[in-house]
Amino acid sequence: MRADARENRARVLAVARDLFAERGLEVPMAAIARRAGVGVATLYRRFPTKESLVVEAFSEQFAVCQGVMDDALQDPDPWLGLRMVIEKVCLLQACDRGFTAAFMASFPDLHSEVRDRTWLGFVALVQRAKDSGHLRADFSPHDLTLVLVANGGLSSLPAEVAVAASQRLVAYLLESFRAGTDALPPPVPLSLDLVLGQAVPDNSVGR
Amino acid sequence: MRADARENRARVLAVARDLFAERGLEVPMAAIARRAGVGVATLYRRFPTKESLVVEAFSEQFAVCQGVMDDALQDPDPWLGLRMVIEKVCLLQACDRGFTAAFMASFPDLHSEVRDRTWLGFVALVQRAKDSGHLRADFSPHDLTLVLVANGGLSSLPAEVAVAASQRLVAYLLESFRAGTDALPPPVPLSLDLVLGQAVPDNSVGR
DNA sequence: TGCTAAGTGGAGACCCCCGTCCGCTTGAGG
DNA sequence: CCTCAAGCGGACGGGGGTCTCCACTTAGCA
Repeated sequence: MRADARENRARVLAVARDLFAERGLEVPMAAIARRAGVGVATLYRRFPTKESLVVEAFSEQFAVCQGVMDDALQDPDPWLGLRMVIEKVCLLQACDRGFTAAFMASFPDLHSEVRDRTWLGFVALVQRAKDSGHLRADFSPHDLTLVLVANGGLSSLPAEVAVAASQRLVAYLLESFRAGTDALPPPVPLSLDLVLGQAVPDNSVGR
Repeated sequence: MRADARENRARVLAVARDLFAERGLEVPMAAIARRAGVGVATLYRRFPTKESLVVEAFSEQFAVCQGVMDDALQDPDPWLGLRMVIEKVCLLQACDRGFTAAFMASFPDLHSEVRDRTWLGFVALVQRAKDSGHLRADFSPHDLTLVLVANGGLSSLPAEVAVAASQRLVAYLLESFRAGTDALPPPVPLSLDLVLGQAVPDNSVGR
């Protein structure tokens, strides 16, 4: 790959990251190209589809997520680990308008091995936190998804308040998650697979 | 207005309500027309813009909202009233994919008198609930917006789980809202006006 | 310095959506 | 039954999105 091409590719990625964070995934490819000072074709030569650009642009953030989970698993205090996972991932979500959508969009593509390993790790963390007596007994690992989806809804807020709103929401929720509170309705079996398998029927208007 | 025209209008409205609830506001006008068995022009003769159709289709739900708030204000137990407001409005949101967006879109048009009256009523309800000792002292009326926006995020879930997820989320949150729990970071001044005034800059690609 | 393959950008094909226009159809009063 | 305004539907204009094609430019090696 030629030197100038490599530089262009890097600039495109940086611009894409910025714009996705600022405006969400619906930012047009042409806008990214213009801001990066290249033509649309250059984008499409390096990233065959918009989705591939999205995945590449967010791969760093996904790695951070992975790291957060690993750290949490190694924390001797499982309750603290759990709190950290929720707080940090929600903060990532709140700071980056495109993060949730990118996460959802690329989740099926993430190597299922990685994905399953992470999920099982979280399940174990939840169990340890319950055993330690700090996490309420009827907390379900699926509640992580619940928190993520709810917190993702905040990305419709203007950036100035999104972070503060997310922090307050998470604080409220974490307080409920602590042991010693009353019983809840049964947990929702809310796997990410379910979230992703949304039917989008009958979009073919021409029939 | 001719009899057949009135019938068509009613059918369009019914179909629109169904489709908006099922798929959200981004359902095309053509799809509504097709399902209602009419042409696109018929839609636009009765409803000059898509937005006007949305507002009309959801006016019933908005009235329900208003009623919920009124009921809550008249409940002798302010904490119960507060719970009811949150639970019922969140349920409406969870059952209807288009509700949140329609609410946001039509909010500026709602006569500001109605809007202010409702808001002030809620603020009063919050104060009474605090005075009764059931609601935590650092709860902010703006937290209602926080709950609504977070709960609105759940509408990205498939319909089968959205309601259950919403109920669990609300149950968690209400538990935190009860008096006697620890202090939280300061409340977010999260008015609906702020939510609505989202900048959508630089969308004019042609420059 | 000259050659060539890699790289480039913009025009445009294709699709989807909102909203309009216009020639045809039909309800219903006389 | 006849008339005609009210009603109708589909074609179409305009705009914005993704992605492709192709004639031109340039980096970098000999």
